[in-house]
Amino acid sequence: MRNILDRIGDKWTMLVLMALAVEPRRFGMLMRVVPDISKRMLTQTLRLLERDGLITRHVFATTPPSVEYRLSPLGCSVLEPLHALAQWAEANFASITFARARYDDGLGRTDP
Amino acid sequence: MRNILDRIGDKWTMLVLMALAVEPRRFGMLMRVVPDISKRMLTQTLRLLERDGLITRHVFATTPPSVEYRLSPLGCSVLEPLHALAQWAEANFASITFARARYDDGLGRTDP
DNA sequence: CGGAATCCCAGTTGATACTG
DNA sequence: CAGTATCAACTGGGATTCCG
Repeated sequence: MRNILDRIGDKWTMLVLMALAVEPRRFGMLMRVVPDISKRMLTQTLRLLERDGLITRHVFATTPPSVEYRLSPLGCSVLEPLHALAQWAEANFASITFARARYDDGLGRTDP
Repeated sequence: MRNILDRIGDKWTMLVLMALAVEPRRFGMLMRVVPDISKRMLTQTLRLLERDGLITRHVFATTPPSVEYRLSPLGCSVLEPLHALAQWAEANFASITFARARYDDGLGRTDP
């Protein structure tokens, strides 16, 4: 079970899942949409997600070849808890930023 | 915002938060409860959580000294989305394990 | 275009020892 | 007990290169 959360909690996994939540996307498009991900990491992330059955891979024998990735039903089902977390992060962004700033000013230990 | 999710998605953060969700705990107790965490990593994780205002640190001037950590209101509020994710992981553990096994047997690409 | 293989550095982590 | 300090080891991931 730790394995599963580790995969979801991975640096890129959430971002890729979010990107695929919008619509199915091709490899190159994912590269453009997910900020700062390298080709290597994108490939790896996609493989692991495919392995876990969260996404499916569809090859089109065009020239040049194109590969489309889309969320499986299982992949869709994880979006709910994921969005809940993202919403929490957004809602508490200010509080956390403030807490960090205060802590970094050395005032963390003095009770407010 | 990526910063926040990165912190939550960290390997140990979730486990520590879950452990503190049960009840406030002292350092040594956390070491025992969180599997395989090293003293070093526990210290670091606690510092970062304290910095973000998710937990509070209470020192008791006993001999030997004891330090108790507990969730702040902000820390409590993150438990809901976190549990949602944990529940998802538990509910789909079997499916994912099965998907992995099939993929590792080289049957991942042949449509079912 | 999509992806595999190789190289290689930088940052993370674990072990160990020391302190208040 | 609850850390801090130091160093070695490991690993992730970027850059690069090549292939179908």
